[in-house]
Amino acid sequence: MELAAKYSAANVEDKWYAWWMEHKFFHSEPNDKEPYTIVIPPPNVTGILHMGHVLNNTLNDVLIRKARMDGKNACWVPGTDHASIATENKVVAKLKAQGITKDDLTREEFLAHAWQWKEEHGGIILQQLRKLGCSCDWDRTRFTMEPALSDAVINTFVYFYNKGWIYKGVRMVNWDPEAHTAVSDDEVIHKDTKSHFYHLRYFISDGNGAPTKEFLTIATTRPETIMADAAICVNPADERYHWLRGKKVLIPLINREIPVIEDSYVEMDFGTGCLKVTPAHDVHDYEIGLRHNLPVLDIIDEDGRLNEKALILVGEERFAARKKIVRMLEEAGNLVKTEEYISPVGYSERTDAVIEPRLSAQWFLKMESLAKMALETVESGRTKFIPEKYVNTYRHWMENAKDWCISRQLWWGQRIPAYYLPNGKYVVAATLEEALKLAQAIEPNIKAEDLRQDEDVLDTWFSSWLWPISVFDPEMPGHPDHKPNADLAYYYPTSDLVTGPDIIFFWVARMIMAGEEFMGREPFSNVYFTGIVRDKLGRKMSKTLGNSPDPLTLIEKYGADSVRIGMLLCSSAGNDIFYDEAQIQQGAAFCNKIWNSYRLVKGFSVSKDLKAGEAAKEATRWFAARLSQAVAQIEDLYGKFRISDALMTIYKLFWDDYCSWYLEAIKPAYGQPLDSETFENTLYFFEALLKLIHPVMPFITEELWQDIRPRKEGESIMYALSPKPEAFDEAVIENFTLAMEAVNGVRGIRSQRNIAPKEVLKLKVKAGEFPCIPVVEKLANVELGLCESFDGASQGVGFMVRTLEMFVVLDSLVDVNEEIEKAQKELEYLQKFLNGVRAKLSNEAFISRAPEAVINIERKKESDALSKIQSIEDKISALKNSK
RNA sequence: GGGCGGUUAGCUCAGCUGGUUCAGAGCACCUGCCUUACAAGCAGGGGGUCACUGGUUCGAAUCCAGUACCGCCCACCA
Repeated sequence: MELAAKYSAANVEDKWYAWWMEHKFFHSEPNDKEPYTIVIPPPNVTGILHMGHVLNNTLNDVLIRKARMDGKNACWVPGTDHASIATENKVVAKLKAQGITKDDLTREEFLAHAWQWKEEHGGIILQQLRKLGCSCDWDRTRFTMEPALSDAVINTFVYFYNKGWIYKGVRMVNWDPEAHTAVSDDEVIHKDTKSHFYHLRYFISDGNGAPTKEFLTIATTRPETIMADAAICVNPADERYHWLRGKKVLIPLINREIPVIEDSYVEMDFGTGCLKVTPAHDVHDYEIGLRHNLPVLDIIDEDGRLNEKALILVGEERFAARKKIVRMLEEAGNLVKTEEYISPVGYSERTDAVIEPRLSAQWFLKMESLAKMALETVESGRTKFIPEKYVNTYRHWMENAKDWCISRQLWWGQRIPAYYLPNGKYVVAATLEEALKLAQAIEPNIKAEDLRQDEDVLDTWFSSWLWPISVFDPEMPGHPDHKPNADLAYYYPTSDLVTGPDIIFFWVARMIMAGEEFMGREPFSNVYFTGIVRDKLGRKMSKTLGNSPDPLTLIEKYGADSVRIGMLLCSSAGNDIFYDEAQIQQGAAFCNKIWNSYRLVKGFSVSKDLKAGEAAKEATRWFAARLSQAVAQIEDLYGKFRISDALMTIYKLFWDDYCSWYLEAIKPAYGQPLDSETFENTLYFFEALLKLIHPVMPFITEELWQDIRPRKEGESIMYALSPKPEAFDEAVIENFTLAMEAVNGVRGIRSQRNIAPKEVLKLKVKAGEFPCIPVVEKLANVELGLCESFDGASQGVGFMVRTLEMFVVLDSLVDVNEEIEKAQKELEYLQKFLNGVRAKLSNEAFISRAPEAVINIERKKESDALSKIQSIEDKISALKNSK
């Protein structure tokens, strides 16, 4: 292969991805190896790839590729989530654009549209993941609403119903009037919203429904709900209002009589201290209503419009009604004043509609036992959270978990398997046939067509919580006695889960619950929480801000490898990621570095007759040790999920150690060949490095690994075993490091004095021996001489490497006075340092209380400083004598 | 309002159960180099009172308390 001077990802990436697919390298089947399993956090079927996906899936892919190269049977199961609300919204929007409203369609017709939409768009994000290089087992691709997984969901529902944990109840729910569904508390976002605080006058009734002159004033933000008022409530301790005891007041405009009640929920110093109680339209009011047995009057319909029970403004939308009723109240003399007011208002996460607290019949799953179990899983460490801080958040939530409202008033999703008899009773069964049997036990003559299935579907999370189980064996959930199939038995529990902390409760906690309930154990060993990807100003990526780059454009521009490493370099666990395109440029620069180092290696002409030179031998010995050392560090970092640190270690190992030191040290003089032994070692090291980098940069590493030497048909770096930590000699590294410091010293002098690298210099080292002399001579371009003492110090520029004194011979260029001055400055510094150390050593308390080792370190510092001081003093006097 | 976490170089972060010559890394910056692998490069260099205040200790970036600011989660006074 002829290598271009610049690396071009475009020519490489698609080729290798296709090749990997062709050879089914991503596919896993149970075997006798240790499994390593990841299930993808299934992206919404409607989704397109954004930077958050890039980060998450790159991490997943790094872990899975690493495991594969560690010899494990790695399986990454991909798939998508049907995302009931989000998808239904998109389909509704699309139909709307065609002039069709949901009401025009039957359930079946609508679902046909939705499935069609899913077929058209559902695969997009999975295709995009291929561009990123994700090594998912595509043969195992799952969809949360495919028939088998839907069955699992239904079975699970029946299971919990029969267990008595699912119940139907009328509750105040968060109603999304736009999506026409209840949403869970977690899907409500509270935002401070500007509104008004209306002070309204309610007249006291004379007992016959006519107003007296007396009145009280309440303050409300929602005047359009006064027609649903059931009482006025004051705090029993509020003496201002004791005169109201036993009285009734009249609701303005409609003159309905309601009682005044007392409840300590009311804050005396907030508003007027009088609260209008509207049980149907406020959660707290509902609870007060329950306590005081108040009637519930629901005046807002599912569209957010006032209904006939409101008596006035019937059919008006709630916000329009608010404006109108304010005017009416003003005209009627009931409006005392209007204040500007900012208060938190709940918005639907999916549609951004203002949430309407609404009473409705919903299905609930009891959380108490499940939450307890799932908390124990994490507390016991069977599932670890990285970073650990999320355990606190998790605990707090689990200890306060409310029952889970699992019904949604939508069509796109798994329909609740409850079947109503004409008499209003219902039965729960997985199929109509079974439901019929149950129904006939109640009413023997009933027929299938008499049964009416519940209209609602289940919350999306009620299917995705089964994901780590159902992707392998959809028969399992709902049937804990079922014998797990071979896949589930082998792959469960999965190994690691990578996801965002925003779905810790929606998804992670619930997967743990389902795992414990159906499998009797945790669904994964580790959960690695990524941060949120933000722009470099710290703002969340969003469509409206336009600060969210399109990952595919970036991949096209820089290559997937660059995008992957660019994202990872700056992402420590749990911290938000401040995305900057410069990071990806850094990734691209690294690709280019790898590429060019390969060009150098590949370009060596090799001679079998040559023996390895001394410098090459030393460099080889050193790099072998250094590699082992780094591999051990990298393994350790991976084990702690410190991915970006592991990466940086590899990055520096390659760039600094391999390229800047090793290759420069073995590089033959221009036009000269390299001995074959060194060449082979160089290739060996290069391959080891490629293997270390492969999990992060799969494409370029495959490209070069394939080129470096002939490979067998179907052999891929993907399955090459990654370098394992081996024992190494610390002294080898230590010695070479000393040599490096000497080289750096000389280079520093060259740089300060503008001496060309080409000019050969003489380096004197005051020592009996010095390691790696050939390396120093080659890389610093010096002739190195050892000597016991310096006589002609005036002819050189000195520097220290640890306690060794060195100097570069520079007869013509030395300014003696300048050298003396420099030496004196250094002497001063050392004196101060020495004084500090001695102060410590002469401190009785220190000597008596500090551990021996620490004291010894201080003694060593003292003696080192003394010897350095001695050297410098000698040097200064030599310099002075030479004047 | 309750809880959790943070504050270390211009930026992003590492510094684990106090003690190596401990104040670090990458990027950015400055200087000099197109030295035949790479200017997406090479070599050299500058830069931080570790948020603040007090305490514990022989010794504090590290432990404790308080203050300020930032972030996240939960709740939501109508």
